[in-house]
Amino acid sequence: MANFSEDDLVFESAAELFGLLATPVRLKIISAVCQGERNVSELLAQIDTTQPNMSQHLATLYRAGVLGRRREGTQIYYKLQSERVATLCRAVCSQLAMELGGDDAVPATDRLLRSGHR
Amino acid sequence: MANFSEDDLVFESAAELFGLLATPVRLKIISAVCQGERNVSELLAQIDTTQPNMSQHLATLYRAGVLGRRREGTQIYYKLQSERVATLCRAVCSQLAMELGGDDAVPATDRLLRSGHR
DNA sequence: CCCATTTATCCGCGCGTGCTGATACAGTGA
DNA sequence: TCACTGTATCAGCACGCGCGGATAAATGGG
Repeated sequence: MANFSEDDLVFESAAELFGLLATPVRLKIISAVCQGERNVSELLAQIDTTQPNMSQHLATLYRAGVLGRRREGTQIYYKLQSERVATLCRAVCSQLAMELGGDDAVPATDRLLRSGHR
Repeated sequence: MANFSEDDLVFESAAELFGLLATPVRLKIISAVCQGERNVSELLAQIDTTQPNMSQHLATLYRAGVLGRRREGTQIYYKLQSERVATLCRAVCSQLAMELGGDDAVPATDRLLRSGHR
């Protein structure tokens, strides 16, 4: 009863988190940084986007606490700060990789989180 | 080699999926339907939004394959179709519930996916 | 038929946000 | 101090999307 905003807060936070991951570029950034620290140039070489756009996404992820930064000379290295986000991404993306690699006839989002076989 | 769009597809699909879950109302719908079939009126009684808005979100989740529908007289019952999405939501939301219930001093998104310990 | 109920669709609005080009800032070296 | 590289910020734009009000479709009852 009257846990009114109780659950609401949870759903709102979760929505915020999911929103953070709702962009291909940010997912690519996370994926890249998963394998170790990267500076902006390295990320730019690996991910196809403009430098300002990259910087903005990095700032977003940084503000959200997903990434940490470290300065070294003129370059700035980003690293993964939130292991949970990484775990989440890995889980979902690896699932998807399997799905997209194998099947072809599965409708829309049904093939987005297949857990077992078929 | 040249798995160029190979990974891109994965990230794009994942982003799409996360986008589906990036809205509090949709999360509430999923959460409600997790506990069994619900018709629109029941959902409206439980979730604070307008009827058109509800209907739109239901349509979105249906098109994405997350929900299934069944007609019974004038009412339409929605049920969970993608167990993976449910699992994902449960995992994240239960995490968040614990976090938001307990701590208070954890920065922004760091408290969004706490996994273990304390 | 007509009406009531339940759900879906249409329309228009406002806002957030991802994107880009231009520009500013920081650090390094000559 | 100046030039150069690496990164961040700003301004503006375009687009999507969540929303609400009005309205339409579908079903069932009298």
